[in-house]
Amino acid sequence: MPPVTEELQDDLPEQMRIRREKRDRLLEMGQHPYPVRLPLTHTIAQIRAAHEGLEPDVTTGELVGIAGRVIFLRNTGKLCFATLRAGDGTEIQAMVSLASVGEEALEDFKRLVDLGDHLFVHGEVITSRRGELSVMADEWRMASKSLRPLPVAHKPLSEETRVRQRYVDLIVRPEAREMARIRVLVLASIRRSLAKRGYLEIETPLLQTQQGGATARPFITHSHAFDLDLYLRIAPELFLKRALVGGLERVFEVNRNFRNEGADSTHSPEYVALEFYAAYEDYRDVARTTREIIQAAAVAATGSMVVTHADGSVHDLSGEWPEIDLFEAVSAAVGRDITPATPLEELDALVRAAGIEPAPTWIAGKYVEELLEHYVVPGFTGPTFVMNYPEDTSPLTRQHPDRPGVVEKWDLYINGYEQATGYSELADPVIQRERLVAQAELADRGDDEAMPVDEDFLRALEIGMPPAGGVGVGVDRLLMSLTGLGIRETILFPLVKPEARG
RNA sequence: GGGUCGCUAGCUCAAUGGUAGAGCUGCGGACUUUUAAUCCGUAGGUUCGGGGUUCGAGCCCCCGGCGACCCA
Repeated sequence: MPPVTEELQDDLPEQMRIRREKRDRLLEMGQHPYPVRLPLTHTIAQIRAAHEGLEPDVTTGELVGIAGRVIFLRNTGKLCFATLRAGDGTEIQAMVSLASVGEEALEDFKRLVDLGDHLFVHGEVITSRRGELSVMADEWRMASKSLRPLPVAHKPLSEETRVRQRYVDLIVRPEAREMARIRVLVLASIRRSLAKRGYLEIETPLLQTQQGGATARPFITHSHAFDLDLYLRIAPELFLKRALVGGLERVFEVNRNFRNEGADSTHSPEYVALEFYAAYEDYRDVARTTREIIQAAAVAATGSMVVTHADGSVHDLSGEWPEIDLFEAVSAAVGRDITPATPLEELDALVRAAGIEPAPTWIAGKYVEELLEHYVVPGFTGPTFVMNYPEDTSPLTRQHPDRPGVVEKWDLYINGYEQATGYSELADPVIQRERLVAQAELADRGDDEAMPVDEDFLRALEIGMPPAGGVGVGVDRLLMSLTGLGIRETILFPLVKPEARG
């Protein structure tokens, strides 16, 4: 709780105190600083659209009532200019002159209106002598008085302030507003792409009675009504597969996953994941679909499959994407043949030689994946599918038909990080049970990411799941791939630790 | 989890261990066509918190908080 003294006017910084006094003054004048309703007749966008290309210094005779946030303010004695911006980013200039509103209203305007206020203006649509489309006010009213000064518009906000006070970031930085819109375009594009292919969007539980569908540490919460610990889901996979069993043969879900792990520029504890599953398809079929979804999203968000990042670099997502074989690539990188049968001691030595300290819970497949990340991934120049993963780290995946210890799984890398993963789904309930039991043994040995045996999921598989391919795509990471920004820029309100109070 | 760097006015940043400053913002004044308006004047500080060293700490040391980057 903030100390009570912060609410006392004497302790407020000067600029905040002055704005509060202006709020009080408005009330004294009988003008509400936060009116419920205003006589709006048009949006700023409507006025701009109707009067595009007007000559300088003309009047239209059209009377309008508009509102927007004051983002620039220029007072020149008997004529004041305020640039108003609406929520859609459109802007228009309001002019308040001695001749049009009279001395009292002009003086009040100069005395009471600040940068950041929401302002209502009624008047005639005109253009200024310099050609700026404007509303010449015959009346102005406060629409909402801003009590805190906005940051200076011409200096970039510190990264921490941008994240902590996104509402301010959105006001002063066009790129922040743009990201909010790009996210919507990408999500709409994903849904269009899948709907077009006959996929049904379904919603599965975020609160689960046991974790599953991925290997990660979960957040745990508690239901008082059921007196039961619940897990915020780490993945929707096991429920989407239940839907496949039930005969919903093409399903997808776009929703939040929660992972109780660290946060950095590519990881967020809560993130949006797309998962989709198609009966009678395999991992290669869904890889193609994944590429097409991402390419369509790139076009929807940026207009092109060749995207330009914030740092100016250009990334081509068009065409087919190369596939490399995981074990072949790692073998080539370390200069000796690596297979699922390579002894753990040998892998351990290779990993240590790469300067990586293995964790005690690591199994053979984990070592191979670490070698991939260390030696192979940094060499990728564009989107790349890494094919055919170790079986022991992929407990939900169908085995490769003629390569023991290998499963039909791929990871898609874009810009050096994992963007999506897909596989031919394991449908055999007997093998699935063996894999989950092995996972449970890992959990018993102290691996808090390993998944437990989900008996209801196994019962569903025993009913019979059609052959299927499935994919998970990190949506926040997709936005990163399209814009080159960090994950905290793609998420509107990322988790931040509370600010210290001195 | 480890290391490095940072935290100073509303915002962005300065300041050999020796009187805490600038720009923008704000406030007062001038200006009826401005576009980050301009001009004149002026105010604004718990230097993230706590402890220590010192005649003297924004600066040095210790503990803690928050953040960024790198590593695991």
